[in-house]
Amino acid sequence: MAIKGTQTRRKLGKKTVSELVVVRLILYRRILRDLAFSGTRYVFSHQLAASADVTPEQLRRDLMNVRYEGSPTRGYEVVVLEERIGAFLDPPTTQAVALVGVGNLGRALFAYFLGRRPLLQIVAAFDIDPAKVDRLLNGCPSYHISEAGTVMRDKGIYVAMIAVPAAAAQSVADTLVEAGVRSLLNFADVRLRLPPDVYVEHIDIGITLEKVAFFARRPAATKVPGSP
Amino acid sequence: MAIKGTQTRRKLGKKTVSELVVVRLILYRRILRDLAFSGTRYVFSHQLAASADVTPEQLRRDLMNVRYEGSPTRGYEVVVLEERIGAFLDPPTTQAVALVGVGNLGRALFAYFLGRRPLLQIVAAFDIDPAKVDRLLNGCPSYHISEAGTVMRDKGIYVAMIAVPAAAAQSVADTLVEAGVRSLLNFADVRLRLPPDVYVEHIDIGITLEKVAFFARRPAATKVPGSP
DNA sequence: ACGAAGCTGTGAAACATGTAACAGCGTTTT
DNA sequence: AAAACGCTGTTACATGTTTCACAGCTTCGT
Repeated sequence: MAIKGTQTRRKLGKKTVSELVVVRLILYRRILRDLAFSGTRYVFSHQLAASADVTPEQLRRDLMNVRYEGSPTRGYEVVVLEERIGAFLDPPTTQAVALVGVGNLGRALFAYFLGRRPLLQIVAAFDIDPAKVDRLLNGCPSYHISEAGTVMRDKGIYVAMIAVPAAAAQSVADTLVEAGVRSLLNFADVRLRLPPDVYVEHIDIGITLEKVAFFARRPAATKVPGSP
Repeated sequence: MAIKGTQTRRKLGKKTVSELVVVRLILYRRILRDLAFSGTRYVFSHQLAASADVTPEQLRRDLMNVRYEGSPTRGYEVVVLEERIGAFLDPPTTQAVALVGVGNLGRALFAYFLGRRPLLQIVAAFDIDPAKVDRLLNGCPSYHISEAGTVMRDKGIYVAMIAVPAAAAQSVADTLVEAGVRSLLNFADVRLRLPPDVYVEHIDIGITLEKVAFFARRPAATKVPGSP
């Protein structure tokens, strides 16, 4: 299960929130951030919804999970809503992330993190190649994978990204689980087999690209009704 | 819409197939390929389902879309089923793919494609940086983005990957649409606004990682019932 | 001061998806 | 040779998600 559908949920207060809602909230917040940056004070559901490519009804419904009500006349106050979604989504403290695999993709991920995401930080990198180990990459120390247990426990890391070749991914994952990881982001083209209490999300470029190629072919890749 | 849920469908014969099914079929085929490679002749639904992390019922149901029936006693013949899924998924001919943006991520994508995916091939790269243009990258010619229209029409490219900074993504997408692209794989952290007949899939690392971080936090990120 | 307009929040209906249950059929077993 | 088994395909059911529809509120215009 859980290829795309949402089986994983998390309790908050009394209710339970699905993955889809979480993803959309993250997206809304990003848009709100941009709006705030550009000086916008208020925003209506249909505007925000348009930016997120979602219907206004869905946006409003998603926002029910966050405890904030907009005004019928001005809409939502941008910074307040952003803050409110943040309260829902964000960790109480900065969350430490480990990166395993410092190849092309790993470096791209480092580049990605530079500058942004202050709440999530790569604080340790691991690899198997002695040439890439015990150095400083963008200010982040790299270790041999065999040290994962120690390092991760020391630094309190519970989230890791796997960016190694497919053949190595499962064994890396096992090591990480052993080291106490709670959730994983896997870029390797393999379905990882893990204990049920470890959350894993796959970014499978191969599958995604095949999918895109599939829907590129006509006849008729149609968006169903909605969309004006 | 279409953040994760499946709104896009494609007709085949009389029926219509959802994105989720397509994704799973792609996954099944990959597993079948591995099985074939390792010499396995037959496989039962529960075995294949386990590898794909899916229930056997769902697997069987997905396979109804493909026209092939397994034997109650031996299960599915690996190579035949693989071939059958291929007939459903694959383009009649090799599909040409363009890559826009030859930074870290772009290079990682090139590396990814080396060796595999004979049916999908990067046949043109585009960038805006004069230093990266008019060269050969892994045997693939690179052009300035302004030439996209000509090149893509000449080579019959209808699928493109966008691996440029977020700020540039929308304008790149517009250019590609102008050049006749039918579907896009976007790695930039922006929701692209496109005509409804262009299919787009977002690989949004930022959102995905935030999501993973969110579900890493306890209490209780639980997979609902199933999972033994 | 009152009505119209336009937005929000939410209950109820529609839809899509996944899960369970079962009929059918070769093969093996008694 | 008949019964039992274990798997498949498929139909019926349950769950989860999105859309629809409307009541309530706050401002604006007359």
